[in-house]
Amino acid sequence: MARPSLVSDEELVEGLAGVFKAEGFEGASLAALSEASGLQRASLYHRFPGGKEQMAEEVLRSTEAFMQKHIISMLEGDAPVQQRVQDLVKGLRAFYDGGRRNCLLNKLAASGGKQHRLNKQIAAMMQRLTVALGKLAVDAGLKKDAAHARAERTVMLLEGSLVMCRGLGTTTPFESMLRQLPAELLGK
Amino acid sequence: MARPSLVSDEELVEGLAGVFKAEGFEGASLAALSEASGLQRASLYHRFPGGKEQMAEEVLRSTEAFMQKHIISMLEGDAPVQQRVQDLVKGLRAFYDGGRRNCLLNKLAASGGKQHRLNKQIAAMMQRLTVALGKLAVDAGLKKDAAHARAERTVMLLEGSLVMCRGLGTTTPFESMLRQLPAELLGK
DNA sequence: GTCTATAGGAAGATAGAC
DNA sequence: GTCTATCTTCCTATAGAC
Repeated sequence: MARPSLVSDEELVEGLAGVFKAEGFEGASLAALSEASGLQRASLYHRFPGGKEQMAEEVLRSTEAFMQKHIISMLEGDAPVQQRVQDLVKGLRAFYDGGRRNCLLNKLAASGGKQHRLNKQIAAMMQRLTVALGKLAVDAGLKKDAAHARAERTVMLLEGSLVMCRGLGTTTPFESMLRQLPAELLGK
Repeated sequence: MARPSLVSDEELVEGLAGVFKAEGFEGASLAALSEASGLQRASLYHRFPGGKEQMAEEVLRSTEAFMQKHIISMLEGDAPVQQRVQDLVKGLRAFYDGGRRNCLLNKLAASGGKQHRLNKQIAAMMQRLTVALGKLAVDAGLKKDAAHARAERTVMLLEGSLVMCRGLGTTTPFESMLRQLPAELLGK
């Protein structure tokens, strides 16, 4: 059952992810996806018969798995609260390359009624992250409602800081957000 | 010098703005822009010889003027601080249609080196808003540095809440953000 | 100033050889 | 499984009549 591919599934999806994050769904041309992945258009269609939409789905799925493995499970783990917050900050800084990378969820979220599948995945990921952050806040001693509010605001700050980085052309908002994150999430 | 146009400049730019906010720059097709503005493609090119990029520029310019007139000048005015914050909340709710509309700055901000002009405009608008918010925080008694930090975080929350609304398919994050805004901006 | 018609190219997607 | 070559559709942009 082995599939001796010239480009591993990991490399492939990672390349595609970079394009989707940088260009968004509409902006990600097959030419760019082909170049970034190292495969010709036709080869991409062989692996993703559903075309660009399936590519985006797989990229989301892969990102979700990464988030689950490196962020969510850590947040819901039983390490000391302070340790988990520090790991979160480190993890986010690495994942978003210090504010230089866009958030995939922002760039793939569509306004219109199209891309039902993608929107469902995106909503699920946002909710999962919020819940996990809330869990940490609860472990830090906050009441359920307050913890949820903190978690929601933390996601807002994360997404918003990345929007500001793109808009202003600097990474300072992201770093500023990371500095404030522990106090924001756990109370001040 | 009068130009008896069938579609006023205001209506025109407003129609275009709606498409750019909903679809982003790449996603905004000339067909959609034509339909939303009530003008045929060729007529759009008559008014905007620079094509789609010029349309986006004019939309940004118009939005900037609106922001200046309805938000910035109000924030920098001399009404009581509490009054200004309330006006801000009302203004934002109207402008973003309660969280149903995207932020133009987010949807038009490009990652790559393209669209120099647009990126400059976007950066200027974000900075101007941040500065005006900071002014209000200073008037509320905060020190300059603290006020700037509050202002920056307020913009993050605004942008981030809209991203969450799009991702989750609800407007609750936006409303939640508006409720917390006065305390967030002026201190708690 | 607006339109119909169309040029010219890039987009997403497929066919078939290797 | 990957490629080159191609199809079709949609896109941006222009030409020229009214």
